[in-house]
Amino acid sequence: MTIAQQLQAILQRALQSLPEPLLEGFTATVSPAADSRFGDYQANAAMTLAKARRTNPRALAAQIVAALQADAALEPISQPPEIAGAGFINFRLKPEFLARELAALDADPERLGVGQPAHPHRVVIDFSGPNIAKPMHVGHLRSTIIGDCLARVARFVGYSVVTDNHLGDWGTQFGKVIYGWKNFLNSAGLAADPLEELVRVYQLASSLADTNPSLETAQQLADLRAAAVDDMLKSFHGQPGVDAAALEKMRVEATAVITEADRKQTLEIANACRAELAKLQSGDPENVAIWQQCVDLSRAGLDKIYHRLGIHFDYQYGESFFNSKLAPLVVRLEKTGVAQPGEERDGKRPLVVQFPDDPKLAESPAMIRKGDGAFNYATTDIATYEQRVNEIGADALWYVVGAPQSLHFEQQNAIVRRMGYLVPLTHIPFGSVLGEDRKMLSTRKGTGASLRGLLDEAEERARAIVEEKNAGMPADEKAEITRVIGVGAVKYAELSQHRLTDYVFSWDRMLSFQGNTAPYLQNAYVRIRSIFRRGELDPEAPGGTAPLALSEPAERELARKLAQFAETVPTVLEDFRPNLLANYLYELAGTFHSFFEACPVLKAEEGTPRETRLTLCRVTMRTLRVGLGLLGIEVPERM
RNA sequence: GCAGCCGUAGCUCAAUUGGAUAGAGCGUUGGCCUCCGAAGCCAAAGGUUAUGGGUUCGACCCCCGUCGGCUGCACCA
Repeated sequence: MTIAQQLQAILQRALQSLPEPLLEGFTATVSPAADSRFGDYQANAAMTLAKARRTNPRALAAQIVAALQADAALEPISQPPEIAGAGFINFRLKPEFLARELAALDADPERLGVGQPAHPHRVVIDFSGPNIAKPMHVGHLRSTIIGDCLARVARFVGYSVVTDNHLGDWGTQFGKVIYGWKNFLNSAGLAADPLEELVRVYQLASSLADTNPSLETAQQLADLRAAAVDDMLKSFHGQPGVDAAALEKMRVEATAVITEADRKQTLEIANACRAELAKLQSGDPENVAIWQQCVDLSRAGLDKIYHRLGIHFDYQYGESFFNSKLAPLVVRLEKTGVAQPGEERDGKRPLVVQFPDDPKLAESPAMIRKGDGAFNYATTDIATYEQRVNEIGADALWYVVGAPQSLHFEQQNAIVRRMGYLVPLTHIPFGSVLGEDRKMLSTRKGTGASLRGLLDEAEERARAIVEEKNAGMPADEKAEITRVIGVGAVKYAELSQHRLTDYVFSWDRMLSFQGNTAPYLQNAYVRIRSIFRRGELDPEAPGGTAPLALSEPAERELARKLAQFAETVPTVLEDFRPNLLANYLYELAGTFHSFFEACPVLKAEEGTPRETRLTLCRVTMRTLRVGLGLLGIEVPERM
């Protein structure tokens, strides 16, 4: 039980012993004090209750404190509680109690006080979801890293977690992919780097076919195409191995004089892409074979990235997996009256689900079959929901998907409820990664730095620093450390901020190694490992037999911080906020660094003083390792 | 037009969901390596939390208005 929980239980008993009955459903909460001047923990119950009863909060607080002191369980934990301000009740922990808590954490190396619920729910977490044939760029990091972190935390606190990467391996873009494949494929490029080549032909076809039927003149097309090509090329600038002169040549060629004939050709290419798509959807063997090859290549490339990031999926059902389930699903929706014909256009009627009784969705029906009979992603997602609930046995579904799609998920929720399903579907939205122009990055146009380039650059910067600090290190260890630091920095940059915040992508932001960054946390860990190495002690061995005692303020602060780990971890899932854990670990590392400066460990007096400091180091080390592990970040032995 | 998200130090972000004097990093200024790793520590400066009202013991947080930014709204996923 955490310290906060222990105090809470005592407080709850005290409140129940008061003459007046408690409010319906009121549970007392005890939280860490905002400021150490006010002690270690605080309770605001007196003010909350006094407000409801219209009585004096300080007088009520005095009553509560009297009841608290009558409880023998409080005496070993805290000094007599104090009343302050408007009616705060402050607890100051006894040093002996904190020392006992520290010993308990030392004896619990795997979980460090974090409990597990008795009856775990099965939750399916949907995250990452890259589109095959589109490059994974820095914008995909958010879903991938946040989703992976939530999966780790959920598993740690006892959920039965199933991770599912809902790959975008079907849909309109394959018309362009197949057209590009048939017309522009460079076999040498395919052999050298299949994924790059696949992306190249897709983007080329996409920019050539990117036209608007209402386009009147060749000049309009020229402008449009120039903008598309510019965007595409911009994303390559500054990336390793890119020749600026070659880029300029490409730009000039692509935006050269555009004639009326070109305009006609663009329309033809767009039509040709649509034709390739239709052939794929009707099962044309050649196109299906190309599609399959693209999917295989792409998945192999993605697996490399996921391996590098240390991310694992239990399933990777792509959208194509659900193709055969869509037609029967839609028939069912139509028969049960969930879906109705929508507005007619060009003589064709789509099938939609209306939500007349929902004020938010009344104006926003969801389309589940297009006028031409094809299905769209709302349909696929319903089929996916059914599979997860009926076959995987999910009790909860978490979707880590960008905030712009919140309407889609509200519609999904409304649809499955109407179908009679009870399992909730939770959208966990996050903010957008913006380009320099403050607009969202777009994969279709190819804007935005590639994820692989980002990781390469991260490792490169880490390597430069490791070379400087640890030149003599063996090459294989150096390679491993630069990976751990580089990937860690990128992940931490994402996880340490509130997930709804939009931000402009910047190399320096993602790759800073100072201040509130992963390397700062890793450095605290490395320093502790170094202490044990210096002292020729086994950092994983159980502590000595000397009793522990916290005498220095820095020791006390660190012990207090360590005890908060178990209070922090569960809060991550309350509102899906990895940054709460990241912030905690940052504070822990800072508290440790202060302790490290103030309190020599190996040179401390033998017996209780040295044993206490070694224990603080050992528990900090494990808390950093386990905590960073929950963020999906590894720790190096040296750096 | 309807709906959603957002506006906090020069810059980038926090703030335990209504609690005490709004905190960090970067940058700026000044200290700290004969001492377990300086990717570090200690300290200073920096704020009318976009803005105007309201609710109450108490508001960055809740309610209403205004200004500004982003996003979504039927045949892309």
